[in-house]
Amino acid sequence: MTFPRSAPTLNDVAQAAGVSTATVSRCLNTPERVIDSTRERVMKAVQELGYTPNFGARVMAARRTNTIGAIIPTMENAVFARGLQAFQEGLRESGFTLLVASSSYRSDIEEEQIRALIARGADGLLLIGHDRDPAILDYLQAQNIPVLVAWSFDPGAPLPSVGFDNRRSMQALADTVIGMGHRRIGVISAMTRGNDRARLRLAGIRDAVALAGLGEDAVTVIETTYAIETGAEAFETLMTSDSPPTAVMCGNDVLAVGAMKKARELSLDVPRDVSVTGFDDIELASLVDPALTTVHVPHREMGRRAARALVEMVDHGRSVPSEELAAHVRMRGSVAPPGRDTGAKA
Amino acid sequence: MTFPRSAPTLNDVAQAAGVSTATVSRCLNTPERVIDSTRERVMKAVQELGYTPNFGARVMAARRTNTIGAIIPTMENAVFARGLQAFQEGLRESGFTLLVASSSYRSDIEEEQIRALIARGADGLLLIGHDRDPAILDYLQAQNIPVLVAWSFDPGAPLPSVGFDNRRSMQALADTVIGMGHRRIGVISAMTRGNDRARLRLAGIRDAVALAGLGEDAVTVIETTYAIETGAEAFETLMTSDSPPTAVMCGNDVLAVGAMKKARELSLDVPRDVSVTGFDDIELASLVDPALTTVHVPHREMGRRAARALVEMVDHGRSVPSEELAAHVRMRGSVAPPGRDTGAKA
DNA sequence: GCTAACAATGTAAGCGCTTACATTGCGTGA
DNA sequence: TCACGCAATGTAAGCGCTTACATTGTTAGC
Repeated sequence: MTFPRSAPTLNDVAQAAGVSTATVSRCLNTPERVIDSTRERVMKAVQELGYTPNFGARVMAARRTNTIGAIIPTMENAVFARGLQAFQEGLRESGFTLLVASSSYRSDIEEEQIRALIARGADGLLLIGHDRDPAILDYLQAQNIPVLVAWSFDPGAPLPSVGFDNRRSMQALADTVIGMGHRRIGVISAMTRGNDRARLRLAGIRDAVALAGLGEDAVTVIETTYAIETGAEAFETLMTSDSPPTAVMCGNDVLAVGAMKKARELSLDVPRDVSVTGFDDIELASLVDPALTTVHVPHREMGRRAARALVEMVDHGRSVPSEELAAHVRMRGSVAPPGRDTGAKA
Repeated sequence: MTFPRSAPTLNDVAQAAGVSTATVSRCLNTPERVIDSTRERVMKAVQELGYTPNFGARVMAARRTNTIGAIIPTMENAVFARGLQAFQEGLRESGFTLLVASSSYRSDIEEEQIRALIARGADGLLLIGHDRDPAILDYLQAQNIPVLVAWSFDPGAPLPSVGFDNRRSMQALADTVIGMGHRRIGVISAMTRGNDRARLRLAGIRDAVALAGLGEDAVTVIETTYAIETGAEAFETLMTSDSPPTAVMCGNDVLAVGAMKKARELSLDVPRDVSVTGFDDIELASLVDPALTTVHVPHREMGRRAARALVEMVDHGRSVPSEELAAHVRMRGSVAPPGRDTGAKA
C-alpha cells in the first residue's frame, strides 16, 4: 500500500456534477444561493468523491481560518489539560477549531510553535503566562494577531489576560501557614525562569513572610522541575537539612503530592511532623491522605472565559479587558500548627 | 487596539531586500543555493518586517505540510497526555509539528476533527483505537492519508496500529484475580460503545471467567463515563447489591481510584473486604493506599514508536506493520484472596 | 409577444507561495 | 581574447479555492 496523495479537488467535483467550480463552492458556502436540484447533484458528487476542501487554498482565498491556536507548557499537567478542554468546548460553540501545541516549558520551542500556529493561519492565540521574550511580543504585534494570556492575571502586562493573581493567592495561603505559627518554611517551587506563575507564587510567600516581620532566612527555597519524583527529592533535601522546616509549601499540587509521598517514606507524619501545601487543587489533592491544603484555581471557568474573550477579539477585531478570577485557599488536613520542638532537629 | 490583519508577504520582503520572490523563497528553503551577501540582506528584511510565510500558500505550492494530526478522546486523561507528549517529541526530532484535537469520545466530533486536520493539510494522522464508522475509513482511504492507530493492537484491523493487546492483558489480570479464589467479580467498565479498548478489556475478563469454568453470572458489569466520581458511584451500586462482589475490576485506574475512595467512605477495607484492580498504571496508581494492582501500559514507549512509524509512512509513502507492545500485570496491595464470607452480604 | 428584472450559473482573477525554466554574469582554458 | 560552463538570480506558471462580474434563462407586466 502506498500513499500517492491525490485528494479530489473542487474541480473534480464540478466535473462530476457537471457544473462550474463556482457553483460547487457556493453549494458548500452559501447553499441558499443554489437551486435545490443542482445542490443535490453537487452534494452527491461531493459524497461519492469523498471531497474535502483544501484548507490552504480556502484560507488563501477567504482570509479566515476559524482556527484558534493554543500553546501550553506541557500536556502532562492536568491543570492545563482541564482548562484547555473547557477552552476548546467554548470555541466549538462559536464555530472555531482549536489546535494545541506544547512547548515543554522552553521559550525557544514556544516561539517556534507560535510561528507554526500563525503560519497555519490561526485567527487568534492563547498563551500561558506573561513571561516572554520582548522579541516575540514584537513579532506578535507585527502579525496583528489577537493574543490572550491565561493562567496569570496582570492588567499591566502588554497582553490581555484571563487568570488569577498567583502572587496574592499564594500569599493568602502563606499568611494562613504563618498564622498557625510556622517560622521555618520550606518552599518547593517550579522552575521560575520564564515562568511567571512560579515566580509570582514564590513572591507571594515572601510577601507573607515580610508582612509577618520574619527574616528572609525563614524560607528555604528549592527550585525543581514538574514531577512527583522531583517534589519527593526536594522534600527529602529540605527535611534532612540541619534545620528542617515545619511547613513545606509547594508551587503546585504535583510537587506537594511528591513531598507527601516522601514524608511517608521518611516516616514523617503529615501534618503532625510537617505541614504540606500545594497549589491548583487538582483531583489528586483531595485523594491523598491527609487531603492536601491548597489553592483552588477555577480551571474550567478560566478556559470558558478565555474562549469567550478570544472569540470576541477575533470576531470583532478589538482587544478586551483582562479578567481576574478568584482563587481561594482550600484548607484541608495537610496543615496544622507546628509541634513544640520548633528549634532543633526532630 | 484593532487587528487589521495584514501580515507582510514574500513580495514585501523581496521588495525590501531588492530581490525577486524566488530568491527570498530560496533563502528560506534552500539557503545554500543563495550567495551569502544576498542571504544576509534578505534575512535582515525578514527580521525587520517580522515576516512569516503564509502556511496555506506554502502548502498549496509545495504539497507538504510537515504536520501530523492526532485526535484523542480527551486531553483530561493523563494516559493520552503522556503518550502524546512522547509522540510529539518523536515527531519534532523528525521535523514534524503535531496538532492535537480531541473528540470527547464522540465519533461525530472525531469525524469532524479528522476532516479539520486533513483540510489543514496534515501529512498523517494518529487515531486512538480501532472502533470507527466504516464511512470514515472510506473517506480516509479516499484522502490517501497515512493513518496510524495507537492504544490498541490489532493486526487484523484495516488500519496499522501500535499498541498492546487490551483483551489479553486484562485477561491476565482477571486470571490472577480468579486464581486467588474470587468467584463474584464486579466490573466497572468505561463506555464500550465506539471504544474498542473498553470493549476488549471487558471481553478479556469474560475470557478468564470462561476459562475458569465459572458461569457468566460470576461477573456483574456497570458501564460508566470516565471520572473518579462515576467510578465511586458504580462501586457503591455494586457493593450495596444483594450479593456484592469480592473483587471489583475497573476498566482503568481512574475508575479504580474512585472505587477505592468510595470504599473508604463505606468503611470497606481494601483488600480485606474487597479487592480492586485498575488498568493503565498511571502515577496515581502507586500513590493511593493501598497501591493499586493494575496493568502497566508503556505509554511513552508507545508514543515514541507511533511517531517513528508514522514518520516512516509519511516520508516513504508506505504502510508499516502493526507493532505490539507488552503490557504487564503489576501486582500491588489492592488485591488479596477473598475473605471466608463468600456467600452472604457483609 | 416583447422586454425588464431577477434568479441561477459560469468565467476568470487573484490569494502567497514554490519551482521549472530562462537569463545573467562570472571565471576558466585554449 | 573568446566561447563555454556553471553559479546566482529572475520570470512566470500553477497549487485549489472564493468571489466580483458576466452570461444565460425565467417570469411578469405591458
